[in-house]
Amino acid sequence: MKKNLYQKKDKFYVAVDCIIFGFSNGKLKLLVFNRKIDPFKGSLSLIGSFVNIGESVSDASKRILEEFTGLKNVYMKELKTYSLIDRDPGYRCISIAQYALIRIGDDTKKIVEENGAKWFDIDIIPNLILDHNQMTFDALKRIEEIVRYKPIGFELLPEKFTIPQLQKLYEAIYRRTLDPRNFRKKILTFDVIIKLDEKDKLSSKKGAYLYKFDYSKYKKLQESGYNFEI
Amino acid sequence: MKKNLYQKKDKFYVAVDCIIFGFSNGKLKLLVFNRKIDPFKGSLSLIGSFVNIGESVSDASKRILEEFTGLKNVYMKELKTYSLIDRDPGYRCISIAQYALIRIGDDTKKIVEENGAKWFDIDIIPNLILDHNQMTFDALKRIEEIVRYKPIGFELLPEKFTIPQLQKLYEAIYRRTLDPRNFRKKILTFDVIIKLDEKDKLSSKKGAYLYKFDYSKYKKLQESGYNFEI
DNA sequence: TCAAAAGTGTTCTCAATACACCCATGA
DNA sequence: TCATGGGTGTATTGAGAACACTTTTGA
Repeated sequence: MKKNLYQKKDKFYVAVDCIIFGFSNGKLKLLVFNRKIDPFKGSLSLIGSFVNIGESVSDASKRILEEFTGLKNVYMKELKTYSLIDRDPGYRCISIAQYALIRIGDDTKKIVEENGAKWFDIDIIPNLILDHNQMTFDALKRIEEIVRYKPIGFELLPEKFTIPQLQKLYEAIYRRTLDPRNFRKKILTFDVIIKLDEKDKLSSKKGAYLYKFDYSKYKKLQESGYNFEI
Repeated sequence: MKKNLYQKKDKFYVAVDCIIFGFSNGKLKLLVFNRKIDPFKGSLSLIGSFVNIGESVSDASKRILEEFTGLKNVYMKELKTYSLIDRDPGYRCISIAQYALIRIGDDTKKIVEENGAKWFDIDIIPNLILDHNQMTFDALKRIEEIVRYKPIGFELLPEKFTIPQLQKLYEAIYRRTLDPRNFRKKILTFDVIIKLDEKDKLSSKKGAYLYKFDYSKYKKLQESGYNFEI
């Protein structure tokens, strides 16, 4: 590192906290763990820790998520910075919150549990340390906003899913019920899901057709955006 | 400050950089100034400096904007964090970029000039230091996105403005021309601007009616969002 | 009188909404 | 055979898009 030209300036601990959402049994879930260091050892917390000097914030969040949960290759987005001077009694510290939507597969479930993390239903989130409840609230609001103009679901649903499942995901985010005929029509007009020749019979006797996302179209839609008021 | 529980962790200089946009003569403008400290003394830069230990990031950005430009009460929003390890040769330093849209009034113009800052047309932005061109690009993209679902203009236009002026603002952001009949119709359906009994004759012989924003409706629309694809 | 910008209306298409019944099947 | 969830169609309404001419007035 070169000569320090900023010697008289203040320095900060910089943390990241990860707000990880999943979807299972028709419910949005938040990933939470038991904090293992003081202050607040033993309390419930988002997955978070400090950024090292030799890494970017986004590298740090990947490293930390993996350290705490075993989850790899999760693509997180920056939510915002939390920097109130009294936010952390441990020491003056800012946190750059990151959020992600992930698929809760069998592998994920196992990894997460082995590492002592837990999924909580988003409408019964327990008290978390510091400003972590605020972060969760802000992340949920962000997702609600984004869903209005970008498709969602690919990251949260299993590879093969049914239209009623996808509808339940939207209902969980919108927090209201949707008309199944209109929902189906709308989703299909985007031409972003592909009908498969299999049925899922877990939730009904008749069975529902499985679909998968057309990933390249999905990605394009995410970039270009659209309007999804339903 | 209490006992430091995080002693073994790394600390960072934390900066803010402000991406300030204005609108005049039918063009979007960016506020830029001549950096007065090393490294890069004398080069063009966004308005930015270091966060002090006793203030939040948003307080810091207000303070810094005022110190460098004299502008008070500018409401900035967080864009994102820039934290690549080599981004600043001065020292390891992360920057939390903030952006704002402001009205370039006579007062603003004077204050800004007295403080040595300058407005640049956004399609002829000069080379700025560090990652400041990237920040500007990202901020512009953010604004383009936001305009699609929230109203814009109140912060950028003079208190009284004409519909053709507002249209030019949208055209500057969308980077394309819009149909004047459709634009007028759409804006009026939002019921967010109020027609005044005066005309502005600066840009035509016939003169164009002046309007002002209905601020409370404007704010509500900004919160609730809508769809503005035109 | 004419150039330059402001202002206005209609048609067409398509998406959003509301709404009710039949289908397939395992228990 | 019946309860359960899956799947389908239509009519109405409103918004988006395309498009051309008249008005005003200062130079």
